[in-house]
Amino acid sequence: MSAKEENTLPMGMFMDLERSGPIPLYFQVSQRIEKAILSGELPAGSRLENEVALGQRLGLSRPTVRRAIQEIVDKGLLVRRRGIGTQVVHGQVTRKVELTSLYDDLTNTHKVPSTHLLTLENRVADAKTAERLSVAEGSPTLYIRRVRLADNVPVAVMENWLPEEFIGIEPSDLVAHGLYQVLRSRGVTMRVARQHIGARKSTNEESALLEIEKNSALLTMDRTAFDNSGRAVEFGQHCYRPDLYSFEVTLVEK
Amino acid sequence: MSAKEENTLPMGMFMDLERSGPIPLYFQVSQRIEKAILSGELPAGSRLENEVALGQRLGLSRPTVRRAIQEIVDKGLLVRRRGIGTQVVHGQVTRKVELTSLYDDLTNTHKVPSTHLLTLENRVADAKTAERLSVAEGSPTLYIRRVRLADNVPVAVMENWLPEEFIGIEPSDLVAHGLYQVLRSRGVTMRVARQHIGARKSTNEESALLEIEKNSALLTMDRTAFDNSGRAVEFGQHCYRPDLYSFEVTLVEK
DNA sequence: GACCTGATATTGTCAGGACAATTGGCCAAA
DNA sequence: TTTGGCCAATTGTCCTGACAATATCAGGTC
Repeated sequence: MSAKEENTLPMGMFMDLERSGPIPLYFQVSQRIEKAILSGELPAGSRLENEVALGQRLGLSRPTVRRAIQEIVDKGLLVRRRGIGTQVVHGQVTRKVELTSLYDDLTNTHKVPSTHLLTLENRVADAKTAERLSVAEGSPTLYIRRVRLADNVPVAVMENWLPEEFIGIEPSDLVAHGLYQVLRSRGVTMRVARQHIGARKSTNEESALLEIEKNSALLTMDRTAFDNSGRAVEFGQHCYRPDLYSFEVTLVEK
Repeated sequence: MSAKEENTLPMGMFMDLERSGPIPLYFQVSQRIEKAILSGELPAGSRLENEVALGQRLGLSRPTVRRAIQEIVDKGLLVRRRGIGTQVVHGQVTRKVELTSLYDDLTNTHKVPSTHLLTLENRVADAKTAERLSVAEGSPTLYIRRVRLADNVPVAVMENWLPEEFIGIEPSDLVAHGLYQVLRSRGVTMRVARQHIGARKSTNEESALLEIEKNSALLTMDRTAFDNSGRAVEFGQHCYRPDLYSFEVTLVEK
C-alpha cells in the first residue's frame, strides 16, 4: 500500500576526508550527507546506510559517524528510528532560522542590500534598554536607527542599542556592512539570541519610510543577542514589511 | 573591571541517580542542572563544575556528563568555552518555541482554553493543500476551522487540513482537546514541523471572530508537520491577535 | 613595569567496545 | 488464514581512554 522506498543508497564514495586539517571529521561527513540530500542524490524517504557500516566504509568510529548524522537530524533533514534506520524526511526543504542579521539573509537570497542610516548617536540607557542589555540605567549606549533596503526597496526599519564599548562605530561601517559583520570584525561572536516575533500596525512615520499605506500591518521582531561569555551585546527592535519578509522556523521534536 | 563571577558552585549533591530505570542518565543529569539554573541555585555567570570532576563526583563517564551539558547548551541556558569552562548565560530565561499546539501553550501559561468549532468537513485537496500534504490533488482531506479562546477571549482563527486517514475525527474531540492531543491519541507522534511566520491585515470576518477592529494587524503562522516516518500529517494556516499572542525563539550558534 | 614563555586547566575531537531497547520480518503452530 | 513467538537489524545509551586546541595565569627576562 505505502511506497516504503527501501533503497539503501550507496551514496557515492566520499572517502576523501581531510584527516589532518582543522575541520572536524564529523563535520566533513555531515556536510557531505547534507549536500547529498539537498542535491537530490538521497531522495526523500530513502534510507541512509546504517551507522556501523558507514563508519567502516569511511574508516571512522561509530561515535563520529553518529555525531555527523545527529547534526543533520537536528536540522530536520533526517529522521532516525531505532530498529529501522535513518531516513530522509519527506517534504521540500527550506532554510532554517539561524543567528544571522537581515543583511546576511538578503545576501544569501541574492538580493542587493543597502542601508539608509537615520540615526547614530549616544544615548543613556532607559529602564527597558538597561534591563535588556544588563547594564545600569543611565549607562551610555550606542543607538542606531536604519532603514534596510533590498534591491532598493525598503524592507525594514531597525532600531538597535549596543553597550558602551561599541561607541565609536562609524556611519561608513554601517552603510557598507551589516551590523553583525561590524561586530564580528571587532572580535565579537554572537552565541545565543532570544527573539520575540509579533505584529502591529505601522505608525505614519514607518509607513512613509517603508513606502506602504498608513495603518498597514507590520511584522515585528525584538532580539537580544549574547556573546561567548554570556554578555548582552545587542538589543534590537525591528519591523518588517510583511509582503517582503517573513520568518521560517524548523522545529524538531527530540 | 569586569565582575567575572568565578564561583564554581558545589551545586548540591544530586547523587541519587536512577541507574536501572528507563530514564537515560544524561537526561537525569541535564534535568537537574536545568532545574538548578531556573531556580537560581546556579546564578547567571557562575561557572559549572568541569566535566571530568562532575563525572567523577556522580560516578559517570565524561561522555555522559558532556551530553547532559550539551542538552542545556542547545537550549541556550549554558555557554561552553574551551580552556575556560561552562557558564550560565546572563539574561532572563524565556520559554523556547517547541513543537506544541496553541492549546498546549495556553494550558502551560495557566489560561483556560476553549474552542469554537466553525467548520469540520471533508474536502478534496486543491493544488496548495495537495502539495503541502504530499498527497494527490483531488484526494479527500479533513478540513477544520476553529476559533481558539483563552479565558473566553478569542486569540486565534485556525484552519487545518489533515490527510484522508483522519477523516472521522469528531467535533466533540476538538472541543474538548487540542488538535495535537487528538492526533497523539490516535498514535501519531509529530517529529518535524516547518513554520512560516508573517503578518497581514485582518479580513472583516476575522475581525468579527477575534473581536478586534476592522483592518487590524494579524500575526500569521503556516505550518506543515511531519510524523516519525516523514509523512505530512497536518497543514495549518493560523492567524493570531498580536496583542494576545507572539512567538519566542531562542537561537544558539554552534 | 612590560613582554615573552611555559605550565595548567578545561573543553573539543576521536577511537573502540559493550549491552539495551525497539522494530520488522520469518516461521511455526493453532 | 491468522496468530504468536523468535531472531536479526538498527539505533540508543554508556564506558574507558587518548590526544588536540585554547584560554588563563604565574614567573622570569629585558
